[in-house]
Amino acid sequence: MPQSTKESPYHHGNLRQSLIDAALELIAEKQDAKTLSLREVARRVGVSHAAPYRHFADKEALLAAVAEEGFHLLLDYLHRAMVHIDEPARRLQASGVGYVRFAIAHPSHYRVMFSTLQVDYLNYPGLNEAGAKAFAVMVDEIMAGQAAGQMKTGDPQKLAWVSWSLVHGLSMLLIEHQLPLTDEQDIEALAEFATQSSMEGLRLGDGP
Amino acid sequence: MPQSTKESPYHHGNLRQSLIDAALELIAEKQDAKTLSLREVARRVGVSHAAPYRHFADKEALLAAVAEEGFHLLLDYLHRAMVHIDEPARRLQASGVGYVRFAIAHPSHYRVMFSTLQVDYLNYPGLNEAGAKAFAVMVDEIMAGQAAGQMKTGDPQKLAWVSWSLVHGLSMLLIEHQLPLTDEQDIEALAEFATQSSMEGLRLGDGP
DNA sequence: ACCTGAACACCGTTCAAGT
DNA sequence: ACCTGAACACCGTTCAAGT
Repeated sequence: MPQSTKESPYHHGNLRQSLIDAALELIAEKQDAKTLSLREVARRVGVSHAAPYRHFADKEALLAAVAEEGFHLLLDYLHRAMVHIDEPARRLQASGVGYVRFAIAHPSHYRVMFSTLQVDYLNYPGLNEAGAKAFAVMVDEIMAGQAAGQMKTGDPQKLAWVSWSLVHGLSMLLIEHQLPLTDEQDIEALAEFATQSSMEGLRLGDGP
Repeated sequence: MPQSTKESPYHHGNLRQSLIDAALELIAEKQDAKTLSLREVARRVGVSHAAPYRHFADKEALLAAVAEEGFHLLLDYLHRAMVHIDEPARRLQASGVGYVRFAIAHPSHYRVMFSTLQVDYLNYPGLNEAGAKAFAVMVDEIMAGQAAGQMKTGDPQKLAWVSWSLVHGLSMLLIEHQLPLTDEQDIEALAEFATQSSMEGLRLGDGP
C-alpha cells in the first residue's frame, strides 16, 4: 500500500503518528516486537533513517509511544465491556473479558506494552499514567465489590493483582500462540470461563 | 570471574554448556533476553564469534537450548512443591506456588522460555517435549481432582489453561517488575493467595 | 524546523583457511 | 573435529550539512 496523497504527508507534522503506525504494521507482519528495526520503520514511511530522531529520542521512545497508545485503547475496551452492568463482581469479570478481547484484537500493541518493552515506565510519564488508569479500573471494581459485601476482604490492590495476573497470562499465552486456540468464539468462551472462575475465587464465602 | 582451569575448558566438548551458561549470565546482567548478542556470548566464553556455530545452528537454537533447560528445572520445582501433599486440589495449588517460585528464582530462564522467544517450539522437539511435560503436571492434578469430585467438570485442558494463565501472568508481572513487590516473603505470600483463589474458583460447588 | 548522507561501532551469519 | 579471521549485509545513533 504506497502512500498516495499528492502532497507527501510526511513533511507536515504527522510523521510522528506515521512512525507509530508503521511500527505496528511491521510488528504485526513479523509477529514480533523485539526484532523491529528503526531503520525499517523509516524505510516503510519513506524517510531517511535519521528522520525519526526528530520525533523520538531513540527507538525505546517510539515503543513507549506505541505502548501508551495501547493503554488508551485498552481503557476503551475495559469501559465498553462494563457498560450496562451494575453488580461489581460481574463488572470485574466483564472487564477481564474486555481485557483479553483487546489483547487478541491488538496483539502488536499488547506485545509492545508487555512482552518486549524493557522501558522503565517511570521514564515516560504519559505511559505510566495510562497504565495506572487501566489498573485502577480493576481496583475500583474490587473496592466496590468489597463494599457491597460480594468480595473477599483484604488489600484491594492484592486482589487486583490476582485478577490482572489471570487476564495478562491468558492474553500472553493466546498472543504467543502457546494455546492451540485460533477460533475467535473459542477464545471468547475461554476468556468468559477463566474470568468467571477467577471472580468466583475472589468471591466472599465458601471459605477454605 | 575468569575461567581458571589450567587446561582451557573450552576445547574439550563443554563449549556447548558454557555458551548456555554465559547466555544466562548475560541475560541476568541486562535483565533482558531480547538484546542478547551471540558475539557477546562468545566473547564472554573466550572463543571467536564464529565458534558457537559449531554447536548451534543459529542464535535461536542457543535460546531454545536455554529454554529446554528451563523446562527441566521447572519440572523439578513443580514436583518438589507437590511432594507429601495428597489432595489433588491442594497439589494443584502447591504446584502453582512452585511455578512462581521457579520463575522468580530463575528469571533469565523464564524470560527465554516465554517473554522473548519467538522460537517455534515444534522446530525443537526436546523443548516441545519438556514444555508438554510441565503442562501435563497441571492437567494430571485436575483430572485427579475431578475424579475425586473436588473440582469442576469440563475439559481438564481448559481448566489447566486457566491455572496456567494465572501463574504465568503472575510470574511475568513479577519478573518484569510490574508489581511493586521485591521482598521474597511478600512474593511467596502473594503466590499462595493467588493460587488459593484460583483453586477455589475451579472448585466444585457454590455455583454462579 | 525538518530532513539527509556519511560515519562509527556494533550485529548475525557465512566461509575459506588453519590445526 | 573444532576454531579463526575476513567478509557481507545489516543495526542504532550521531552529526555536519542542506532546505
